[in-house]
Amino acid sequence: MPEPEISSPKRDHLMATAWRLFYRDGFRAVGIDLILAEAGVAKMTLYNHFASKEELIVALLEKRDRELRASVVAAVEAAGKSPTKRLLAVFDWLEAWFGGVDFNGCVFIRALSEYPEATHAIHRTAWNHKVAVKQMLAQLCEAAGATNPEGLAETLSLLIDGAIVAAHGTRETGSARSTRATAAVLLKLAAA
Amino acid sequence: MPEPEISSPKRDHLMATAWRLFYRDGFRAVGIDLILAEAGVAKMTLYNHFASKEELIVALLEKRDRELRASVVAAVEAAGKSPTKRLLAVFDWLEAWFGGVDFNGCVFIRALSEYPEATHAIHRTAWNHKVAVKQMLAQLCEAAGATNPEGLAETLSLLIDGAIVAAHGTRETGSARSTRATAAVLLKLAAA
DNA sequence: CGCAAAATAGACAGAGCTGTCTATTTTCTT
DNA sequence: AAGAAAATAGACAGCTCTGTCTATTTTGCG
Repeated sequence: MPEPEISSPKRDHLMATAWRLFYRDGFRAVGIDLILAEAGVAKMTLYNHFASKEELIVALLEKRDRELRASVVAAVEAAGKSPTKRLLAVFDWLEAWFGGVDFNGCVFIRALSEYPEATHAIHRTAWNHKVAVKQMLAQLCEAAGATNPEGLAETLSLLIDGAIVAAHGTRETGSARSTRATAAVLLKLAAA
Repeated sequence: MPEPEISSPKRDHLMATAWRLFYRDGFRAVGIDLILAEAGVAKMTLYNHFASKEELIVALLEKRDRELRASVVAAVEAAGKSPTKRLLAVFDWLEAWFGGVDFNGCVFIRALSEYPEATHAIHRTAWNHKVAVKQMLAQLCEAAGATNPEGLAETLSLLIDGAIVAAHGTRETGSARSTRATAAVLLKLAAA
């Protein structure tokens, strides 16, 4: 019996295809028939691994959350030991993300948007990611000597989400750079 | 012959009902049949006024853009003559908006999310609103003596969009207050 | 090699979607 | 009041949606 947590080749392929199509066109815009056709997989294969389309989406968001945060952590580690450089590495990571050919906004903001109800499982899963990112930022802010790391992390979180929306609207990376500059100013103020 | 720009009672009622349902549940989640049933209007009435569901959505976004900006302008005017107070009035307006019982995120961010393709008419219409708001902010920043009003307006725009996303995720108004405080700090720095 | 158990394919059901068509009613002008 | 023009109602077409069911194939193990 395939437990949801166990990975299988078919399941992984299905999730990769679903991710690509959902991220490109949106959750409600993409039907499972299209995903199955593109993945070359049968319908019952999907429903043996996931109870519903909604559970598939939740699983995809959780996977993307893990991978995105791991990617940011790797970029921070690669930035060296300076706490300031480590925090600002997040914004360099952002700029690289915005400039990628496949960038199409933040899947979590888009999930919040498509499932706007607060109690919806997809909505809650998407917001959980934002909370986790803010906690990660708070640790970096604390290491950088901010007097109020939680407060600074909150502000940086807002800036980042705004920058993502702007990058999605303009298809340019400029918002990452201006956000980086603002973050540097705020950090200097907060550490003083 | 009813030209699209001319308002008629039926058309207005249709748009009000469509707005309520789209904003509550999302554009793709709401079918026109539901809108027509709730509005008590026939299908051809809709298609005589709008060529398609897409055009209806565009018209709704343009209407919301006009009304939202007019509302912000009114709040700014009511704030008096002090340029700083006028700029910060925008953030008080935000806090009141977030606290409203019907608040369900920013319809323009949600439209960008549901129609993620850059060339889509709905996507472009939604982004046009964000550009217009930024221009409004730039005027307020200039009046407040900012040395780089465009740059400050860009940063405040990002903060505002981030605050809206956070308010949608948490259903709390706190992001408006923290954004207001950050804006005050940045304005003081920029005017020095 | 043979058998049992899991995975799979593809048809199917029932509902919902956008947009069209025609007959009827309402409205406006003379 | 009469006739012309516009607005409307409701059925309809064709497609797509999610999720189910059953028959078949594949896989794993003794």
